[in-house]
Amino acid sequence: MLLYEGVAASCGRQDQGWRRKHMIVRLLQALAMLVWHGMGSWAAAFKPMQGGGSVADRAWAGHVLGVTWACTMHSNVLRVPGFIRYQFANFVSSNREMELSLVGLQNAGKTSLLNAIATGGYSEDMIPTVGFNMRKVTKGNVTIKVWDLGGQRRFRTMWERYCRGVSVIVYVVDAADRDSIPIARSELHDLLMKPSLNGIPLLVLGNKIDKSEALSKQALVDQLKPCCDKVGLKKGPWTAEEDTKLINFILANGQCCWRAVPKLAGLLRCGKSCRLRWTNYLRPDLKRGLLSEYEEKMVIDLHAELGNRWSKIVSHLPGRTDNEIKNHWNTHIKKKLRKMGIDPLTHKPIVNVNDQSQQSQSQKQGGEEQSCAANDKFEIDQNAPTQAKEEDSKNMGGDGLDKMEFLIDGFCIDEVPLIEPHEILVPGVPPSSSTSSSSCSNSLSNFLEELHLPDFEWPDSDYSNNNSNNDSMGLWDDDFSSWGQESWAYGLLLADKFPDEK
DNA sequence: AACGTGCGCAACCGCCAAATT
DNA sequence: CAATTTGGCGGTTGCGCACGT
Repeated sequence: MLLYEGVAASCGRQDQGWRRKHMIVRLLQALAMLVWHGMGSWAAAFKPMQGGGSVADRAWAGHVLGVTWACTMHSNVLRVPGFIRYQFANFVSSNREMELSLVGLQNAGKTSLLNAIATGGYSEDMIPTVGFNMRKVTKGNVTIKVWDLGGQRRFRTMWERYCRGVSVIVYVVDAADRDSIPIARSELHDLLMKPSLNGIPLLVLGNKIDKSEALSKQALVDQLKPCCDKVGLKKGPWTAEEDTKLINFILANGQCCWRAVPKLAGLLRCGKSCRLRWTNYLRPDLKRGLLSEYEEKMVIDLHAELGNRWSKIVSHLPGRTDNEIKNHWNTHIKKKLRKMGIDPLTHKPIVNVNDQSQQSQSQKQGGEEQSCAANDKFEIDQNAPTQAKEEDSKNMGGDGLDKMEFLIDGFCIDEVPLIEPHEILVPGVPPSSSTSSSSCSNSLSNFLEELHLPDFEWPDSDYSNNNSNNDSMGLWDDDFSSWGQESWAYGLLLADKFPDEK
C-alpha cells in the first residue's frame, strides 16, 4: 500500500510557499508515474484526478503490480481548487526531464525503490550501495535521472554534492528500524541546513510500513518533522555574523518575543540563546572590561549580604551582567578573599592555615553541602525585607562599604587590571575599545561603534514600520509561526517495499 | 616540540515562577 | 482555573589559551 501523507511547509513568503507547493506536486506527479507505472497509460493513471469536486477529499484506488494502493492528498498541497488538475494535465501532455536524488540511511530501501522505478522488479537480496548508483528512467514523455546515494556513514558527506541542482530530493527512512530513526532525523536535518540545497523540494519516504514493528504514520512524522525547536539549531560560540544579525534585528524591531527572534532574524539559534547573547554581550548599555576596585567592593559587600543571588547583586551595578559578576566572583574574588584569609562563603576570617586547608579540602569533597549550608545561613540572615537591603546597598558609603575597606586594603590589585573611571562607559555610549579577550567581541565593539548607538531610540511596538529589509509581509504577523523554519518544501510519503511481491 | 594541566569565561542546562492563553 | 509559554536565575560545562614539565 502506498499512502501519501504530505505536508508542504514553506518559507515565510507566501508566494514562495506556493511555488514550492507546486514543486511538491510536481514531485508527486513524477513519483506517482514511476511507482504506478503499471497503469496502462499516464492518462489512465491520472484519470481519477480529472473529475470535478473537491480534490482534497478524493482518494484514488487502483492496482499496481497486483498491489492495492491508495493515495490521499493533503489539503495543504491541494488548497487551490482546480490547480491540481491543471498541473497533471500539463505534466502529462508535455516532455519533461527531471533529476531526483535518493538519500537515506543504509538499508532504508533506496536501491529497491530505484529498481522498482526502473524495472518494476524487487529482490530481497540487495547489496548495500557503495558510493552511488545512477539510472535514467524514461516513461512516456518523462525522463527522470535518479541518483541512488549510499547510505553508510562514509558516503553521507557526498549527499549534498549529489543533491545540488536536482529537481527533487527523496529521503528514504526505514520506518521499521526504530533505533535508526534518531540518526535518520539528524542526517535529514543536517541536509536541510545545507544552504546549497535551499529551495529544493524534499520528500520523506517512510518505507517498510508493512512490517509489524514499523512506526505509525503519525509517530514517524513526529519523530522526523522539523517541528522541534532544538533540531538543527546551532550551539556554541556566537560568530560576528550572528551578532550582527541579532543586533540589526533588535535595533530594527526592538525586543519582542524571543522565541520568534531567531526565525525572523535568520539565526539558527534558540530564542533563549539569543536572549542571553543580547542580555550578556550585545546590549548597548553594557560596560566592557574588568570590574573596577569600587565595583569589586560592591560585589563583595553585596555577596556578604545576599549570597549567590547574582541578579540581585548585579542590579546595583549598572552595565554589568549577572553572568559576568558570577564568573568574576568564581575566578578572581574568591581566590583573593582566600588569600586574605577570608572565607568567601561566610565572609568571616579563616582562623588558621590548617583550618583553611581543611576547609578547602572539605569544599572539594563536599562542596555542595557546604554551599547549601552557607546559603541556608544567608537565608537565615536575610530576614530583613529585600527593599531595605537594596536601599542599604544604594548607600554604598554606609556601613557595608566601611566594613569592606579593611578587606580591600589587603587586595593584590595588580593581579587584576582595573579600569579607570574614565574608561567606564556611560550606559548608552558605545565602547571606544574592548578589553575582551575574544575576537568576536572585538569585532562587535567596532560594529557597535559604527552603529552610533547613543542616538538610538528603542521602539515600543510599531515594529512593522522598521522592516525595511524585509518584504511587505509584517514580521510580527500572527501567522508567521505557521510557516516552516527553513525555506523547504517538506513532504512525507509512507510506503511498504517497492513494489510488494504479492 | 609535545604533552599535560589549570584557568578564565562564554554559553548552556535545568529548574522555577510569572505571564499568557 | 488549568495548561502552556516565556523569561529569569543559579549552577555547570566545555573550549581555547597560557603555562609548566
